[in-house]
Amino acid sequence: MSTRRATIADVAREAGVSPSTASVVFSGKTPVSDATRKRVLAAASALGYTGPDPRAASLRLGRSGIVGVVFEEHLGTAFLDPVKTLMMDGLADAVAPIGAGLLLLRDRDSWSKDGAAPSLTTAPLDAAVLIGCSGLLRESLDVVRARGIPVVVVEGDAGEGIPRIELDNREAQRQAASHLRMLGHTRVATVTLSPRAGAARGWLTPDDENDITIEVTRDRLAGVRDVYPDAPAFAAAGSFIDEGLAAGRELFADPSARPTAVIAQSDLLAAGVIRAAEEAGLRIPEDVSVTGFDGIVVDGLAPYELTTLVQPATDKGRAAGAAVAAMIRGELAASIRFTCEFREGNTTGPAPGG
Amino acid sequence: MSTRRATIADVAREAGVSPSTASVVFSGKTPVSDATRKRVLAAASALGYTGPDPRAASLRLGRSGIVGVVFEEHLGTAFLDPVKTLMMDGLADAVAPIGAGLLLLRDRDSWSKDGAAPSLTTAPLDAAVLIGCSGLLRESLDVVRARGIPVVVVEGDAGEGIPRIELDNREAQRQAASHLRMLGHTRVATVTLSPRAGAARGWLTPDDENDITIEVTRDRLAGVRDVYPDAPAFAAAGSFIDEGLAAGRELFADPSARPTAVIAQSDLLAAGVIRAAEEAGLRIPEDVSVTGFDGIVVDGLAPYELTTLVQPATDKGRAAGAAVAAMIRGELAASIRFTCEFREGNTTGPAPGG
DNA sequence: TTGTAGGCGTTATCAC
DNA sequence: GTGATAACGCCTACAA
Repeated sequence: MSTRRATIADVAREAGVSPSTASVVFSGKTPVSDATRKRVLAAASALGYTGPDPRAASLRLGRSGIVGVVFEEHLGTAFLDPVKTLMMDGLADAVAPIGAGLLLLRDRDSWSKDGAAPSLTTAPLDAAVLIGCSGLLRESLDVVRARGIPVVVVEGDAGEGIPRIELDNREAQRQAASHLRMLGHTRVATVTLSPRAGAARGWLTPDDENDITIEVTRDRLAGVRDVYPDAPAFAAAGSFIDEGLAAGRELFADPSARPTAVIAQSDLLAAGVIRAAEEAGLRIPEDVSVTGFDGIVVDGLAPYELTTLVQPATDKGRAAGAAVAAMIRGELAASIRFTCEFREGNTTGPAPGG
Repeated sequence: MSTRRATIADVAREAGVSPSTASVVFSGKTPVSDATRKRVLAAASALGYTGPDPRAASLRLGRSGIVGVVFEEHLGTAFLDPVKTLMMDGLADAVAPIGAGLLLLRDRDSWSKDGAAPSLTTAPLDAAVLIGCSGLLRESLDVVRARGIPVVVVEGDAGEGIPRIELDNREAQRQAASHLRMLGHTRVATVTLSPRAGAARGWLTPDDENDITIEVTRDRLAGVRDVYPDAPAFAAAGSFIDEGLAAGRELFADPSARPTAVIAQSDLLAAGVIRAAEEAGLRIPEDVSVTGFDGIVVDGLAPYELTTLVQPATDKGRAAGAAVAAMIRGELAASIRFTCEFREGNTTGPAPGG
């Protein structure tokens, strides 16, 4: 049957009231007599009316209840990262009270020429959260701002007047380095996250270091440099255990130049480095100390407990959500800088022979 | 400045054309003279008009370009599972061509009484994809159907006339079991996924087995039972390496009753079982064979390559997306049953002493 | 190729 | 407590 779905007008007619009254029964904005309400509800269920059409409501109200979350990678890749995953949780929590849901948007191919792409340009968004730090971010930002949509940036360079949610990456990483120095380590190496989008795995030359476009990587490395200006740095191609493993193999390849401590820029990388150390017959922490970053639970790493910097990933998401919620209400939101907490585990110890 | 945003009417006026002409310039549905187009575009950029308001367009067109994806857990938990993550990727791919994006929806607390929840009831959805297998699914299903929204169910019991995307879980798992039998194993144990929402870890009694509400768990167990009717079964509380580790410890606790092969219902569980075996000083596959399920890349499991059933996770997502797309176009979509592929790795071998 | 007119389904406002 | 009215911003027959 191609009989069109019932509208609130149909319900009103059936119930013998005006459309506005019927509307009010559903929105609850204005008191309605019990008798009327009952009649309207009865009519609604008789006609199979399940509530106002969200599309029409959103046009009328000027709000869709949808917050866009923009990733710069394939969704699958994004969610491989436990930190992002936790952030999403916080974000979902924080926007729930304002009745909003999260719309997943990909950065790349937002400009596919056939215009079919579901994108920042065409989605009915109340606000947007941009995650990451690439150059594409800039572009996305322009689109959103042109549309006049409130936007918050997490871990990226936002520019004038856009609330950011960030971390004290440099200071935090410096703590880990200081910890190692206090333990007497002098031969220290660091394993960094990707220095720039699409970069391959490999040693970082000083020149490379001046050319790091990903903020997180740059800041954490700076924290290491504050304490160990000359520590060799090896860049991984992503935050995975297997990347850490590959990096660790490089680090431990030459027994004579072997570091006694490794500062990894993420817990997953650290887990890989630990595996590489085991492979090389090194004991943790007797022969090699390893620190991570993030404070996530690395599935399968037991019995080790990483010495790491615990970042408030969920809170970051929640803050982003709260900022977005505030902006939707017309208030202005401030940038927030979160602090990591140093947590000592059993993967760091005194420098051997120290 | 509270000056209202420019509309297409403003642009038309500014360009000295009619609204419909301006509209056509943006939609491209009808040829427009170059001169006119240029004038309209100029007017648009002069007024800061960035294109049709998606809210209004969606009311008019009856489509919002949004597909809801309903999870029954916290988003963070959902994305911890690589299989779900891959599915999301496939889903995103498949709905992109119809210009749709994915709206994340949580099943729980969709009924919070303050009506603020962003939910199946209030989101402007063109279609919905339900994932999982809980009782809540039933409820969600009713909501969606009442709204007359096309819906597809992945790995769950849908009921009359709703397209499902499923796997040949039982047959596939039976293959793994047969493989082990062919290798001469007789003392076999299995580690299952959660038998029911919220269940704790522990041995499954025959009674328990009759009371498994989660379909995947039940079907895969049935596959084992087809070959090993009496193999002891231990239920994990989720698909994590650490759960597999805990299960493995139970399995290997008593040296006299130790199995020579373990059939795990997921790769992550299998990885944990392998760790437990290593802990117990057992060699893989010389002392113990282990099989997994899913065929994902387990980060950090190298050098082992699991003997496992490879499920087409991305394709599942793509199929769900395609089904949804078809239904949106008004066609009807059929249920699809995917087949897993048995892949032999280096974690299974002949029964010791066999 | 361009313009005119009507309506998509709702809800805020303001009278009654 | 209830009802009439007027947008919200856009799209698409259809007519010119």
